[in-house]
This record gives sequence, C-alpha cells and structure tokens, in this order.
Amino acid sequence: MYLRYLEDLDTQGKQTASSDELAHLCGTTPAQVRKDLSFFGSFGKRGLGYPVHALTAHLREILGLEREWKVVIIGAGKIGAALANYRGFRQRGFKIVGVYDNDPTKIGQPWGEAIVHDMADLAQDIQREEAPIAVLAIPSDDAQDVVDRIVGAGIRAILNFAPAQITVPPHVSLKSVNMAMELEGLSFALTNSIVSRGAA
Amino acid sequence: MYLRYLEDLDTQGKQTASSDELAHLCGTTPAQVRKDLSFFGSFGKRGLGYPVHALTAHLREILGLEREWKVVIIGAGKIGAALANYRGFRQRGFKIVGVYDNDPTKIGQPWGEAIVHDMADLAQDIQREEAPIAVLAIPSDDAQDVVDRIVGAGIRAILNFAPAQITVPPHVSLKSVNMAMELEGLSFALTNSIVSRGAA
DNA sequence: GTAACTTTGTGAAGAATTTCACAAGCCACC
DNA sequence: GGTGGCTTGTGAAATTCTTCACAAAGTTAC
Repeated sequence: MYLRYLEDLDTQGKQTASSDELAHLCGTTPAQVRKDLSFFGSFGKRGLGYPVHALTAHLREILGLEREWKVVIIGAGKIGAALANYRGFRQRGFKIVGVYDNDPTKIGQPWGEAIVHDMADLAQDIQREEAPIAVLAIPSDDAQDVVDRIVGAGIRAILNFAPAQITVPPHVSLKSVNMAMELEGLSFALTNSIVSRGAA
Repeated sequence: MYLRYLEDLDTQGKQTASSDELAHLCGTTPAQVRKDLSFFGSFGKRGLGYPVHALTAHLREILGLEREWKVVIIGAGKIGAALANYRGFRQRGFKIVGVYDNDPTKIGQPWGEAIVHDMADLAQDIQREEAPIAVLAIPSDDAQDVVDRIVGAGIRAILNFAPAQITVPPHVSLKSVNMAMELEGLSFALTNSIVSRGAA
C-alpha cells in the first residue's frame, strides 16, 4: 500500500514525504508508518521525512518486484480475460507465459497476444518454463485437482479466484480472492451500521 | 469463512461439527473458533459440537444475508462480466439491478439478461431503486469521480476493483480488491521464502 | 442410573500489535 | 555557528488478539 502511494507521489514529482503525510494517504497513523518502515530499515531523514523515489525503489526491492515473475493463467473465462487484459500486470514485472483451459472450443483460439493452451500440457509447461506463479480462474469443482497437479509440477505460489477452499503444502504460498465473501462483508457492515475510517 | 464451510457440511448432510473439526477445515485453532462464535452467541452443545444447519442460519442472519441486496455494477468490461456471470451471486441474495458504462458502443447492448445502461442515468437509478451496494469495475482514472457521484446518490457500500485508492465518507463501507497487490504479496512471499500454514 | 468420555464457553495468561512520547538528528535562517 | 522548528526511530505503555486450561454440561454405553 505504501508502495502504491509513494509511486503516485513520485509521479507527481514529490521529493520527500513525512510519516504524517503517508499516514493520511493510507488511512493509518504516523507512528504505524514509522514502525512498519523501520522493520525493513532506516529510510527517512529526521526533520525532512522519507525520500519518495529512493523509498519506492527500496520497497520494490523488498517486495521482490525488481525481477520478472513468470505467471500462468488457468481458466480462459471472464476472470482470466480480465486479468490478462490488465496492463498494470506486465508493467509490474509479471509476465503471462501461458493461458490454459480444458474446453475444446477454446483451445487453440487466440486470446489477447497469446493462444489458449490445452490444460493437459499445463504441468509439463510449468516445468519447462519454470513458472513459479499460477492464477486460478476456473470453476470450484476442479480447483483442488488442478492445484494438486500444478503443485506437483513445481508451482510455488497460487492466486485463487475460485470460490473454493483449497489446500496446499506449506512451501506453496496461496492467496484467495472470493468476490462473494467480499460482498458478504459489505452486507455485514450495512446490517450492523459499521462506520469506517473512510479509506481502503 | 465459517459460513462457507458449514454450508458444505450441511449439504453433505452432517448434523453437527465440533470446533476442532471447523478449525481444521478453516486452518485455525479450536479455541479461535469457539471465541469467534461465542462473540455472537452460544450456539454449540457441550459434548456434541455445533448444530450445522442452525448455525448456518445464524451466521447468515448475522451477516445480513437473509434479505435481498440490490447491487449495481459499474463498468461493463471483463471484470463486470465475470461478476454478473457468477451465479453464486444472486443465489446469495445479491440482485443485480443494473449494469452501467459510459462507452456509447456498449450502451443499449444486451448483457446477460440485462442491458447496459448509460452511466449518465446512474445516480437517478440508484435513488429510484434504492440500491445500497455498487460494484466498481472501471478504469482507475474515473474511479473517484464516480464514487463521489454514487455516494451523493445514496450508495452505502462499494466493492472496488479499480486499482486506485479511493476515499468515501465514514458512513459508506468500502472494500477494495486489487489484483496486482495480491500478486505483489505472493512475490514478497516467494522472495522471502515465507512458509504458510497451507490453507487460505 | 451412573461412570467414562466429549466438547463447549470463558476467565486468565500469554503473545502480538499499536500507540505514546521523547531523545536524537537534520534543515534553514540569521 | 548557534537557535528554532520539524521529523524520524524506538523503547515503553497500552491495547488488542490468541491460546490455554478447566469447570460445566451434554452424550454414550451398559
């Protein structure tokens, strides 16, 4: 989150930003900002604040965004399409090396700059390309099966959009985005008149 | 998360579930499960566990899912389409009352069961329908503008898919899903060899 | 009916996170 | 070069969250 705002500030040509300023932008407190950043090092200058450009570079380094990450997208449906379209993606160092589906009417069809591959080739392609990240955008029923296969093929991180609870070995990182659950959170907030801090 | 698993168990015809069982499914601890649930009431039976079906109903009530929520989708692109397609949506009490875009080539076009409306009508439609929830699936640049307009029209909750940081008044609930940020989280985990608990 | 076994609900302890508050450092101006 | 005004970095305090551990309550078997 800090990175996102710092990039904005950098684009605006801002040289430095105080913890107070960052806190306001991020909807947190100055002390929190300072503690968070101090965990990784001492980046600021007293009396002046944090050097926007340098800190941006630091955070990118910390997040591992200075290298290129190969990503396979699994599922050539609407969500897969939305992801592949999203240009901020490659821009941030994520390179989509393949799109996979098991629907015969989709396999071989053009898909953006790429072609939809047969899911049967998925495991071997992951091994050959050494792609560490997979984005899962397939129906829930198939999710765990596919996960087991790609984990076997050496995948090390999965971003899951299937509304299913899946399990991975400890050495694999997993993030799940469940749109229905997000909406349910809003439903809870509305039902219970929860008052927010105004930013998210 | 508990609701999700309990629904599964309910479908499987399971009568009761212990905190131990739920903890295993959700990747947490039995004590955590008990504390969480006890916040809302005393649902379990000692020696037996929690009644799956009744607890499901309770949680649905707590989350405000027993009523219908009207939702407008803003942005008739890929993400909007993915959301509208997603059948678990209406099933869970979220009724899509309109899809809006400002692209003249899209306005009036059929879109699932509905038609794409002109974004110019958005504010008045929200007021007439009294729709409390909006899903924002438009480019970042327009996001804050649109948010200000729909907040003015009486929207009370927003699910934001634009990779932009937006601001709302305190009485409006906001959740943002930022796919790039999720991937960056995975990049961090890979870079720093973080070992997970295996579920998410 | 009772003994053995299970499992909840919850105070209390322990751990983690956030906030406070202030010394130390940096800049700018005279 | 000294003074005043900011702002960081960080121990300590306060708060929040998680885990422990056990009495109370229910179930099952006989």
